[in-house]
Amino acid sequence: MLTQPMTNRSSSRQPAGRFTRPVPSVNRHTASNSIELMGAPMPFTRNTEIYGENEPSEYLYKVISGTVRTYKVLNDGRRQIGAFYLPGDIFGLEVGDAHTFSAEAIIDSKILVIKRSSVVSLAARESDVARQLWRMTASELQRVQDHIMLLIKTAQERVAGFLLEMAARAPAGNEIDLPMSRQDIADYLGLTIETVSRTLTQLEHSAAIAVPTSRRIVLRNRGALSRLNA
Amino acid sequence: MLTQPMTNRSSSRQPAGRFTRPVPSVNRHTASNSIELMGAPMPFTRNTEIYGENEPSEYLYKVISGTVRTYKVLNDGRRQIGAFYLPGDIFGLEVGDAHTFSAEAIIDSKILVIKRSSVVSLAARESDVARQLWRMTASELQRVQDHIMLLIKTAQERVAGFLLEMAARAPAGNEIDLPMSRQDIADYLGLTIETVSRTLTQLEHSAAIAVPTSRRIVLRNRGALSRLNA
DNA sequence: CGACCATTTGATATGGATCAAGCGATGTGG
DNA sequence: CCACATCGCTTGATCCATATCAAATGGTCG
Repeated sequence: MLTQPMTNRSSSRQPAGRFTRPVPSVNRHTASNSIELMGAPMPFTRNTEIYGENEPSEYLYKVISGTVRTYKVLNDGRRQIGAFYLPGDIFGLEVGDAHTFSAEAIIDSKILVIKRSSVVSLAARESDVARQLWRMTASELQRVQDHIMLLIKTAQERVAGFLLEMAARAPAGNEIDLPMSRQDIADYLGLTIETVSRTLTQLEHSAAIAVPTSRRIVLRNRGALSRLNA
Repeated sequence: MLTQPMTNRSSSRQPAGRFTRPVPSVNRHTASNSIELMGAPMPFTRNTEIYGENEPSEYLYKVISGTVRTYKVLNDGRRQIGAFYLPGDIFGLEVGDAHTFSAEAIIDSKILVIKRSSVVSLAARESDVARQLWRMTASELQRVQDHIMLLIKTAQERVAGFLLEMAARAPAGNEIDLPMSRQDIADYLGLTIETVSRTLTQLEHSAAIAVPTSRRIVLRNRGALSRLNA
């Protein structure tokens, strides 16, 4: 009755099992109302889990370097990537006490790990911290809503939208360095790797982009991409 | 190059133009920290706009009776419904100062209209109000993330998921009274009305549901629906 | 009753998935 | 330093779920 899509054929993506989670040493002596100063930096190697779905959300995280993906896997193995987090981005912030997604480092990354309870209790005293927490959740909401608008579009529109999104977040001008695989992009966009690959070559043929190497994209014609972006 | 889907063929859905927005008379004498007590109830008739995308977000709203849809329309007319709000639900709460979606009453509705600034300024003084604002935004985030997981599924799974979602929110047991049209459901699920209709008849034939009238669905076999829900 | 609108049902088309093979880069052991 | 496995990606052929186009049905309201 129901076909089993099994999006993830090469599911050798999560090699590392659970790891021992270290307790970050909070800098208590640094009297500060800035959330970022309350954490300890931690290294995560490529493809290791940072936290799992349904685990207690004791920490929130800020990317110092590297890239992180959050995702959910359905019963039958289909994986949906919720977001990519680049340096400067904060993730893993929940109001409830369990994570709703899993998180993994895509490449070797340095992550600031911040104790949730200390931020929350600080927010109870300092209204600007509370407001910042709210604002962070709201910008996450905004991002997810934009993601929904991507998911109802055609393959070309999704890929174009993805490229523009990455370009907007990346530091440089028209060069994008993709830390994630085609499979990651596909699972983010709700497509298959084949469709992502084909769409990229289409865009290349229409001179909208260039693809010097598979992990590097050059935007040649943003206007054309934006037009595709509906 | 790009096909123009134009999902909304019967786009006579937004008959009413902008309406004069009344200023709610806040009950200032009712000293209360509860957000719900700070507003004034207002009637909205079927298919009238409550607010538009990009309008300043001066108010937030709580459904007393009726149902509301929020949506976005792409350049080419494709409409995505972000959410349906039933009695008791709060919507229109933004941290930024503009609404990111439009909102319309689906049927004649009574809506509590609450001045945003008064809630926000109260939140600056009362940390539990701040926490409630945060929590509301977070539960909205949760809802949108669940919506994304729906949008990557097959038509059967989406419709089954929608029915279970509505059943969980509705008061009664296995009877669902749908206030929204097939077009609304289709635009919520990223499908066409034809596919929604066909899927409902499939589910009826497989004895998972009954459809006594087009706006009324009876869940006959939740297990079957849940299994479809992946 | 008749017009209108929402919904259902049928026939056909198509975008993207699936199945399958090839290709280049990277690494590994002999 | 070279066969050769492996992995990520691309390209090709075919299939299928859902969209599209079209018509029939049914409910609602004047």
